[in-house]
Amino acid sequence: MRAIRSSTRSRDGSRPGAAARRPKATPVANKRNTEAEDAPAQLKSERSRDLILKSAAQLFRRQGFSATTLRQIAAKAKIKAGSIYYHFESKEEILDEVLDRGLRHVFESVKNAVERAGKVSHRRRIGLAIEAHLVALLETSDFTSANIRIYGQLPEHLKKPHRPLRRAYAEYWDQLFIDARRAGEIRADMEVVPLRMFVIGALNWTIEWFRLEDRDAVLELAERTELLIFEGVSKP
Amino acid sequence: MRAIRSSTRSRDGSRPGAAARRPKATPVANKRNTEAEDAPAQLKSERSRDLILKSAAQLFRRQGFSATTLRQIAAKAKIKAGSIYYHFESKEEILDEVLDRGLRHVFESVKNAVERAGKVSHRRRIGLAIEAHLVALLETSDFTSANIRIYGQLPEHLKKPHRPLRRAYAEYWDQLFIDARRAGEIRADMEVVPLRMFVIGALNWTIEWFRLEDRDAVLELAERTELLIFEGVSKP
Amino acid sequence: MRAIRSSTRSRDGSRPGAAARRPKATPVANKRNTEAEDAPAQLKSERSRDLILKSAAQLFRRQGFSATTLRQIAAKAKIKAGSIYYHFESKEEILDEVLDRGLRHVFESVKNAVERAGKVSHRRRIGLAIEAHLVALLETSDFTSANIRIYGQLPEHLKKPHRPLRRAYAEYWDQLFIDARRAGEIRADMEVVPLRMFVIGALNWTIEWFRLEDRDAVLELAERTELLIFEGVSKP
Amino acid sequence: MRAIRSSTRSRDGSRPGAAARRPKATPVANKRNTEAEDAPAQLKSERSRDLILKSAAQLFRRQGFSATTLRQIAAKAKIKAGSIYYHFESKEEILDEVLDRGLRHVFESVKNAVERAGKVSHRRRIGLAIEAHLVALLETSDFTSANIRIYGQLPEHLKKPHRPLRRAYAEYWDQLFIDARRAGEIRADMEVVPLRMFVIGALNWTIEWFRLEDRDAVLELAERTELLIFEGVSKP
DNA sequence: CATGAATGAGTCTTCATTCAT
DNA sequence: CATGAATGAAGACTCATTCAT
Repeated sequence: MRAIRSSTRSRDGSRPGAAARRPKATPVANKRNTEAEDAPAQLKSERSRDLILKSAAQLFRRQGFSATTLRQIAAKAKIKAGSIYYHFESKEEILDEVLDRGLRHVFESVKNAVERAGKVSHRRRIGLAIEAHLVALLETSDFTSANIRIYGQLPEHLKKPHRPLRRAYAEYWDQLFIDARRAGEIRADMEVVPLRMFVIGALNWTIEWFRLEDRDAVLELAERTELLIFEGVSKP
Repeated sequence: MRAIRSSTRSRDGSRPGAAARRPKATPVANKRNTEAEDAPAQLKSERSRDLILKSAAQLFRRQGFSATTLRQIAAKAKIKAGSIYYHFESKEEILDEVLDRGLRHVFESVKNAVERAGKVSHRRRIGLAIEAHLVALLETSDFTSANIRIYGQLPEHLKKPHRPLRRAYAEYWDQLFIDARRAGEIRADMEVVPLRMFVIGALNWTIEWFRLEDRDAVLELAERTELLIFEGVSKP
Repeated sequence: MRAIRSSTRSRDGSRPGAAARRPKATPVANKRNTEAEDAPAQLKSERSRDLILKSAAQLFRRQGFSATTLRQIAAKAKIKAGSIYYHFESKEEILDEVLDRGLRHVFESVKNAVERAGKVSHRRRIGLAIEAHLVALLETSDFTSANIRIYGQLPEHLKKPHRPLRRAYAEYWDQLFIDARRAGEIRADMEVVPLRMFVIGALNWTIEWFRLEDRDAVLELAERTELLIFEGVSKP
Repeated sequence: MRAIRSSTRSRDGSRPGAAARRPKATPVANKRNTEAEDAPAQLKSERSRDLILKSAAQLFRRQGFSATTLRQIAAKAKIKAGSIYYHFESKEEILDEVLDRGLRHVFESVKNAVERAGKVSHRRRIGLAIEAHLVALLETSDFTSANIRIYGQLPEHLKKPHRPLRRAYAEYWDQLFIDARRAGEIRADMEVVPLRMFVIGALNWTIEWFRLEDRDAVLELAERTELLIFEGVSKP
């Protein structure tokens, strides 16, 4: 599996230290989990950064980008607003990284789930993708849910750097469907792009209403969704 | 068909004229179109108000509520920012009315479409509802699309007044599905609430990607969606 | 008795009609009552003007000049804010006339009371002046109370035109005291200016606490005040 | 002597630091002077806060509350308008504290003066109270003069939190008079409340005309006032 | 005479950002 | 690394004022 590269624009430090020094766009392919990076030997700096990002993600997700203030983020991260600027150059940089992590996280999750499955039916592969997408969105990552929820309302210049990765993710799904169709598991007359829109749309919208209760709720939702997508609602 | 009542909180005019005077919650049941109110004898004031609302809806939809400034709204309505306050008491009041009009518009549209159909299969009824919802969302109403898109990120106190109408709309859909299931056109084991979530979710998400090109695009999308929902993607 | 001339600066109409046409600074010497000018044959215009002024006076008195908006004044006068400009050129012009009427009213009242008394002791004359001042302030004139209350906080350019009349009023009181002292009814070592400040101060401050209840309350207050001023609080 | 407690409503810091941190209602009983707090080790923040308050007090006093803009206050304190919000949550909060300090200052001054005097005649005690009140008002405290001058024109909700302390101050004076009357130094038929109104009114009104020139002017004024109140103006 | 509708200058307030400590 | 203190640009909102009708 290829590592997913960060799509974020590079910023060369106008600030002395900060931006330049830290290794922002580490390829994360070999990391098990993108988020729970409580590696024991993590620098204090690194921990603060992460906390800021996580706080930001939660707030962005709930309130949107522009309704979220740096003071809110700082409060949630238990620091003072000014301190954020040691770790980030601007609010937009935080957004950038939140978006990036978010998409990379689902992408990785889905890819991993599918690839780990090995030789299975295409429907099964798609089912796993659905599940992984939903889990990322609803259970494991505030980054992913923030991304999904706020991306559409951002101004062009903030969306732009994330297009390539988004495109790649879309194509990954398209490929799943193409493969399934070629194998005859999906009707031949089904166009892939609208299908992907429909499926991902139904998945993404869950953010708006789904409230995580017990562990299995997401899995059940995933199963239900797969069934719906493949069989439809009609009496068989 | 009963008119849909405005769910919005009433505001008693502390403002000069406007707020108090205009008949905000007019039942719109008998109007063909809620929005293109180019009634000939419309007061100047009424026209400004509408223009402001329409401008606001477009901007809210594109950028979200908090990223939209009154100056932007005013510019789009070709007036000065201060003048908005002749017609509205606050930015929130504008939001309120945008949300209200938006939901009432889809609701009316869907209801009308279904009721106009008369005696048809339940699948057909649902198909018509899907079409009406999509048309309202993607073609006819910036209010509806604004509502759908921004509602989820609003703070509690702004969402609250719109709950009842939202609930009513949800229940209307539920009833469509319940009827269809009772009639055997939908599988008996299909639970209605998740189904509605799934369907409306898929529809609503179209906002995020669908770009209106030609007249028929939405109708085609609607048809495709109906097929998908009823038959699923599997080879028959 | 000489009529008291308006001290207000004249404004030559930059506006077409309004300011120029109406007889603003009518000497009021021969009118019985400066305020209850409900003369039967009063023009509608004249009535509106008066109503605006009276409304303004009440509001100025209660809230001060700058906290009072033209819309509040208009509302109280049961017209719309824009209409005020038919009668006045600016908020300041209203203020000007309120102040002027207010001071002229007390001045007239006091003068009348004293002069009407004819040949009486100086103490009696001063007592009558006290009573008249208090009645004007607390009972009959919102103009007077507005004047007393807000004058001190106005910017220079608004106070200036009223200085002469204020000075004249002060001198009138001074004369009362001088006469009384010359006649031996006031101690010879008593300086007149501080005395006048003291007396008028005590009277004016009643605005801050006195709430008119029954008809006689003011008269009783006046009597008490006279006693206090002449005899002091000591045991005789 | 008991410290005078702040009557001001408490504000729990929604603001960053300031509001929450500072010990607003410090009992000041043992401080010599409430205002000239040039304590050597004062924090920068504390100094700014004080400067803002002092500037505000001066402007409020001269122009009233609503005519005073934050920009004016800021300019006088040599900062930018926005910076005020680091120290205060709103213009009203500034007012609140100005009023509070103002009243506490006179109250303390008067109390101290009277209590320091020890065993003296009641007339002497009242004389000292008069002097202390006048000194606070005219010489030492912009807070006190601001309070006295603007309180009456404030809207209810701004006056309300200060009622208890005002009441307490009034009662303190009442007690002085009651004691004097009981001791026979004031005529038995003299009612206390109107007397207090009269005396305090005469004192407070000095704000409107007294201009501090030399050091002794206030003391002389106080003496004169005491004489007037006790002996009246009549020939002995 | 009066009003409806609008304007622009100014108000309080917020917020991302800076920087000395 | 972090904070306290401040800034300036911008935001929502107010208000005296204008003027066509």
